[in-house]
Amino acid sequence: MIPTVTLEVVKRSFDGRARAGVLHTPHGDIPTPVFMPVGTQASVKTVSPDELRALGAGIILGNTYHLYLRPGHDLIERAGGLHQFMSWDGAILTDSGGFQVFSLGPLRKITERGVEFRSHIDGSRHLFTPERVMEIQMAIGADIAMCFDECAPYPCDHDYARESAAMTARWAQRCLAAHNGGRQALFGIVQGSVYADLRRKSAADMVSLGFPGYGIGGLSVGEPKDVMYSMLDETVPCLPDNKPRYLMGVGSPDALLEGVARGIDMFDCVLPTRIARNGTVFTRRGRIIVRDAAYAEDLRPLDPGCDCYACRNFTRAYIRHLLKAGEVLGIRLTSIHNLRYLVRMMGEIRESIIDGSFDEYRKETWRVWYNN
RNA sequence: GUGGAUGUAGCUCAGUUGGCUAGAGCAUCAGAUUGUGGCUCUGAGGGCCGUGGGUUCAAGUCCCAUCAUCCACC
Repeated sequence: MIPTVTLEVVKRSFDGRARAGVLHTPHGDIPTPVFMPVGTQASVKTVSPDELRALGAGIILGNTYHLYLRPGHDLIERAGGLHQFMSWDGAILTDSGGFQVFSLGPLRKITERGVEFRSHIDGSRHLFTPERVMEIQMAIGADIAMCFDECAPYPCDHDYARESAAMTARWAQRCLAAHNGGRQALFGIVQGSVYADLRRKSAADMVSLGFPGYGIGGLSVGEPKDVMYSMLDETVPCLPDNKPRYLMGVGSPDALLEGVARGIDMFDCVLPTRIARNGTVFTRRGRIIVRDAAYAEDLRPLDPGCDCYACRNFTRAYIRHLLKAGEVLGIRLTSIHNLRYLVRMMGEIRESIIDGSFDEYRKETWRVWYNN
């Protein structure tokens, strides 16, 4: 079968690790590296589809766990699939629920068969097996589905991490067997916690199954950043050069830059929208908490030089006022800005790879974002 | 004018038969947030308890006076 989601590599950095490309999907071609805004419940919180388009997003995330519980994947299927249901004609990737299993903590029980858990909404009991999760994701109908995996906690001992990654590999086989292909691509997920040998083993296991793309999971769960970077150094070389690589759950500007430098093509993260709702925004000079009193009379845009809707039309003082007053427009503007910031940054990274200036771009940008 | 009620943090109020360094919510200030359990979490500052006397080992608490505000009655 011809894969419906493919990566075309356009240009590489001098060391050959970072790449600029195009991700071809049934819902459009997406320049990579790419940041994917998270729209857990069929909505990128506070931001409408036309606003997402305007700020340059080409692909967003949805979440199996949430959409299964509410409103139910069967309804989404009857509505014509998630694209139609939420009126988004760009590409969509659905996360499998593996991470929610991790974050649900004491509400779940993990066995070889799958994961038993209780709904955070009404406490009802449910069972997610790899087969069931494939059924749900096919009904939702995103362009890219993810394998059901176990995201090991951090810290986590070597024995647990080994067993967990091995089970994730067995689950990946079951996912593959249960997934009928069609227009939807299925990505595998590399696990292995913070152990180099397990990362390499997990990558090899996944690659042997021949997925059209690979997620790297289990990182950015509390480990130091240099540990995450060294895990990428171990993992990426084990993955096929012509397939997309997706670092799951990473979205701070410094980590995006370091991820791309190590060969990552795709990222997703709630960080930009979550910190936006709490009054923090990205700027070319680092993060600022625009909710702070220091900006009460600051009549400049959030980030001078930014071309987003918020920066073209409003001042820090006004947006701070909206945030303090609890006006919904405030968190909408900060959300739009932060998403635009990351989308634009990825565009700049891509351009720098293409014109050969990635190393300089990385150095300059790193100075701003190091430990920020 | 008479009778009553109330005065504690910026605001709204707790504060036991007097007994640790007078508390809470909101507000203010600062920080956190990384495959989202949607308005979260953590921390900080801020009070001569209306004022002045008295009783007592000890008073936000009891007594007296006084001021302010509110209510009722003349």
